[in-house]
Amino acid sequence: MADAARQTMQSLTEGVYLSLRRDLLSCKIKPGEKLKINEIALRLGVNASGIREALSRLTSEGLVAMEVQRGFRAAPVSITDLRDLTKTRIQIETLCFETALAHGDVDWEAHIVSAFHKLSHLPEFERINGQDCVNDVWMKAHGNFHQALVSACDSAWLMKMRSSLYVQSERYRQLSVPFRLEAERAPYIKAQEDEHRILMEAALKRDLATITDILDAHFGRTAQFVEALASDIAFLSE
Amino acid sequence: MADAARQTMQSLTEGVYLSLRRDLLSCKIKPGEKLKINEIALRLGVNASGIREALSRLTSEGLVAMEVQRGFRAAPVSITDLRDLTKTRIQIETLCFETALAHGDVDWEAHIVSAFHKLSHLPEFERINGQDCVNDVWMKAHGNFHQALVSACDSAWLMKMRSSLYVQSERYRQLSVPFRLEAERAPYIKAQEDEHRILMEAALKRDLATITDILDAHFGRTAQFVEALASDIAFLSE
DNA sequence: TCAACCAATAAAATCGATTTTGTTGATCGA
DNA sequence: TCGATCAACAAAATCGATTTTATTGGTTGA
Repeated sequence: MADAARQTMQSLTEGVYLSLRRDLLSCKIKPGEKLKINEIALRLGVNASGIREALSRLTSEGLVAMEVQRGFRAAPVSITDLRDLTKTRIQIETLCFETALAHGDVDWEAHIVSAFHKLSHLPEFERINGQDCVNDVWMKAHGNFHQALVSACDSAWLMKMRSSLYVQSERYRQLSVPFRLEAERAPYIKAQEDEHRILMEAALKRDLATITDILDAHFGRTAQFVEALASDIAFLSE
Repeated sequence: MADAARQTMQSLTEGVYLSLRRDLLSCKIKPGEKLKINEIALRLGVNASGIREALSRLTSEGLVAMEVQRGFRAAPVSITDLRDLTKTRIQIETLCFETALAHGDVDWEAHIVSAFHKLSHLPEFERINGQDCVNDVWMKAHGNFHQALVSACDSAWLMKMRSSLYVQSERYRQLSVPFRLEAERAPYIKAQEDEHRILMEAALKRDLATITDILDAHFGRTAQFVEALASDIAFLSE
């Protein structure tokens, strides 16, 4: 890791930060899990101070929780939080759409069409040695598509808010992945894909009303899915 | 400092964080100013790793900017950013008000009335050895009043967004303080106080339309004030 | 039996020193 | 005169070790 970071990353701490962030978002590090500084330092082959620095940043981002003199743990998740998060996401994303629709030009439209095309040719899931995982490439493309839709929004602050909420919700999405059964999955995927197309078309037509409706359903889906699994997910409280 | 922190704070790093945050918000540390780790460590009498940790947190909060291998500096300010910030603040705060008005009960109303009363009996400015400063107590009371208005909002995420935007705008407000002349000040203060009263009354009457109008004017004031001073403030770019 | 105490351990917080990287300013040759 | 080169310096990044603080598990005495 130290070597990998020295080559690809600009600094070791940056590498630690990205590495932890990835594991947190994919729920490889489970919500509520203790994050022992020395253990991580040993595992990644870097000094403890870099770990502290990375964890502090992640704390500000809401992915890690800190208790003074008691260290760090992965930020907890809860149904209450997920509901609030989803509702807030819809509100903020709607604000982004309002300006994006007003400012969007033909480049923006092209950007959306392109991102949709890429997304629609990727499978959401893949099997890695028997385990069901979200396809990383799909995840990225999915993020890019939603980003493209609002990319004509000219408010850096609004986009920053949007981005931090998006990250949070990705974490919840990952949470539900191992519990999604093959059989139950198909209709969800179908609905999702349909919604992506409708979102694209509504954006091109500057149809905010339709967009708001679909956002409700689209963002709500993950929330409902996770809620339905609440009893199966050990660390998910009310 | 080390001793002060050991007594009042839970940890040295926490103390460093709060100390730097205060100086950043009051613009005692000027936007764009270099933040040398060793210098700060020496000045506050603590180790460099704690400084790095605090600065990393402040970076995530948008009060500090970091460049890899080039260290930290106070986050820059610009008129463009201020305009965006103000607009976004109004949007988010409006969302907060919507739920606050819907959920607010008599306790909430009492909270507002109380916060207003305290605020209205404090002077905004004070003179500290010949220098014009914003009165710290007023600042706190002002923050509390605005917080009280939306305190019945039940969305933790929305309130978190609101809070980080509020902090940012406080920084801009401080920026304009040394340039506010005694003579020009009175009408502004009067207008502000009137707006506070109108906000309170509109909140009690659940009158969202009036609130939105006043927010526009109230938040816009600082922005206009700073913009008018743009040429006088060295580090304020377009 | 059980709460209060204490020692041993584990972990967090902090430190001082070292290594790495960027910056500055002087020197050289064209 | 000007750009390139490089040494000396300053600052950031990293490290290994120490100090401080929580936690745990066992012992004592009521």
